[in-house]
Amino acid sequence: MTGMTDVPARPAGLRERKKARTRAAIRQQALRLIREQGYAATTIEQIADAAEVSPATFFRYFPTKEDVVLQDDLDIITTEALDAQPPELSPIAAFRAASAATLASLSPEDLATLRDTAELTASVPEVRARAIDEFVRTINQIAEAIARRAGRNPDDFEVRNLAGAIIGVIMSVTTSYGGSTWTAEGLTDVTSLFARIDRALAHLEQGLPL
Amino acid sequence: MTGMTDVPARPAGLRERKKARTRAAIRQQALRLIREQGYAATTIEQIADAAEVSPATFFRYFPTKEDVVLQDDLDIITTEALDAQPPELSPIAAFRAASAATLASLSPEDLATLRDTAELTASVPEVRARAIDEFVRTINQIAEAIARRAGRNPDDFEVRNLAGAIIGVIMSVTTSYGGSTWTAEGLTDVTSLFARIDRALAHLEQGLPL
DNA sequence: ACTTCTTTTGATAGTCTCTCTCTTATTCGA
DNA sequence: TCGAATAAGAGAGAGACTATCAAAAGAAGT
Repeated sequence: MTGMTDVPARPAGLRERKKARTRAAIRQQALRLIREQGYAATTIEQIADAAEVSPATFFRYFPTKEDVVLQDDLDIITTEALDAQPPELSPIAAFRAASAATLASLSPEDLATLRDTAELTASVPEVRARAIDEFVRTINQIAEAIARRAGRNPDDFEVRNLAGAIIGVIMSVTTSYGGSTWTAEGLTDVTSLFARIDRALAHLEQGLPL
Repeated sequence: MTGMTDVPARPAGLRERKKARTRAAIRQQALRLIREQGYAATTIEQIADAAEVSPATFFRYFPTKEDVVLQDDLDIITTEALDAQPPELSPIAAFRAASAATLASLSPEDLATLRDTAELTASVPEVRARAIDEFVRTINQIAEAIARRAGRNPDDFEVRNLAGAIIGVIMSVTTSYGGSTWTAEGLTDVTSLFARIDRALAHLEQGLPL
């Protein structure tokens, strides 16, 4: 399982492999510099220098500075896992199972990267805004997957609404600093993030009782 | 009811009144230019010229270009309306009533402005991202209001989760282009947006059945 | 191997948002 | 009327992002 890393198993030509390597290098250097110096203090030029490409090339791989932090394929993995769940599960139950499967599929490096991006998502306003917009995009994918399971139309109001509620509770968990989710040590935190998401989904499944 | 306009009834000193007028002028000119030319094509310099202030002054009133589109006090009004609902209503029912009260309190000009901002929120990526981030901020306010009603702690997991789900379904409605919500004429559309939000909340209240 | 075509890259210049600093003008309170 | 805040303007500058064009590198056909 390649998880969130940017290197597919063995792409065809040399050109493709080089591109994948460049992309991974840019992302890796960017995250390192941001971890060391902070987000605002890290410029595109620094990232480009560290990755040994020109600034222009940076923008050929990532349309904005935020995207170098955010871009992963977690949504794709989760959608696939969702499709793989047995059809007798309710939509939310299936989604919970898919989340668990996604977490299990991540390598230690994936978890470390995910921790970085999650931290930045919670703390840097521009990154957070962009990340949440991605969440909204994800509503459509979730809606499509749920529609497939339920044999409904993906544009169906109820289907989209359910997807929106799921994303809403995930957002609420992901963007809260209140708890000490991001204070301490690495991997444990990502796991506990997934645990909190699961708890939120269970609560939603029960009709959100107070 | 002052609604979304930026001019409070009668502020104390001359200084305050002048500030309010400048703020309103900037906002008004900005929305006009954006309506005429589009968001990206409208520069801060143009807005500043039209409002007869320096570009630097623009940023004293609005921290970013997106904020000139977004900043309103709808969330405050809604929160107040929520507090005013009778305590026997369930949280979601109270929120629906509060939304209806908010809509009723808006002047025609408020509705026109709201239509513009809603359109831009759905169509311009930067604006949308920023707007959704504001939604997340709103989760906290909603959570506090719900906590007050239910006599719970605002940091309570279930309370926040409920607030997240509410915002999630609203987001799902607000950011969808699929329907023809924004295609045709003015005020009707904003009203129908509120109608769709109400329908989404009703669905959420029923436990999101498919 | 050699040429040709396509893709990728780097260099350069430019635009626009946003920040900082300094100075000037205006309003407020005594 | 006079000092104290406070707001506005001017100007310089950093940094994200775009557009253009020429050079380099991989792919493909002969």
